[in-house]
Amino acid sequence: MHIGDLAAAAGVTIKAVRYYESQGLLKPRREPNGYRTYSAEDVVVVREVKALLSLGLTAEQTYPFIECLRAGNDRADVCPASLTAYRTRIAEVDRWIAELTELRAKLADLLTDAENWRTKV
Amino acid sequence: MHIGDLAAAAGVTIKAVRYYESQGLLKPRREPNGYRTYSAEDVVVVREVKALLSLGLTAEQTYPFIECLRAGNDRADVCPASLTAYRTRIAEVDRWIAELTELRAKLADLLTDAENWRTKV
DNA sequence: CTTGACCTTGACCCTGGGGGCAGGGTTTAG
DNA sequence: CTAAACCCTGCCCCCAGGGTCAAGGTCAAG
Repeated sequence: MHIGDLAAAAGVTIKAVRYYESQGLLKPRREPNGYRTYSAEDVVVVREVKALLSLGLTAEQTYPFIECLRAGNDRADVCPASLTAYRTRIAEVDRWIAELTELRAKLADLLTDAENWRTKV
Repeated sequence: MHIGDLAAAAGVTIKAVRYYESQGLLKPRREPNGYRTYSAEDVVVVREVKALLSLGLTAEQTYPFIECLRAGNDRADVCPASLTAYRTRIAEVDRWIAELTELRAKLADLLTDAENWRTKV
């Protein structure tokens, strides 16, 4: 299959597929005319990458999952490295939420302050 | 004062000062040799921009605050436009927190799932 | 006068995950 | 034969600057 077929089958854009390749996540063969050729397995890989990116992982962080798939597993997240990646990401998200919560409080304080200052004057 | 003095006084890098200028937040005069010259007021502006950026506003969103300062106010956030900007930003942060919370739950589910699958097999 | 230290200038490439466009080659259907 | 649909590479854009470069200005000491 060509890049357009893969993109359609996996639900991403052609641009995204080429980007994944530039990040080393795909290594398609080339036809004599230069067109990229993909296998059915690549569809699974692209779907997985898409799902992981939507969870906020970076392209680089999807590596262990793809390796897990390539190693012959049905699921990308059953390898120890994948579990570690999940836990790392959860910790990141928790830190983010904590920071944003703090930020929210700061903003609310500033707003209250500014409002009070206005009514005072 | 020159750009280095301004940067030191406001606690930012020279690079940041030039970036603020490129975003239209500063308009320094130039000496005959091309050096930028800043006033004491600019220190206040840069400090304000720095503070607002650290609250997650974009450079563009700091515009109303700077205008408020330039209009002669002691505080940048006492103008109506500033209050609106605060409220907008708070709403953004709230949306972010909600999304991240949802994401966190998804990740936790996936992790649990993957762990259970492993013990099952 | 010259050296060195320190300051400034503009200009270039980099970040992440692609979007958008240009300009061209290829393939397939009518 | 031609048009549509597909593919290729390559360049610029986002955001808030960071890093580095090559050049030139300024001021003091020697």
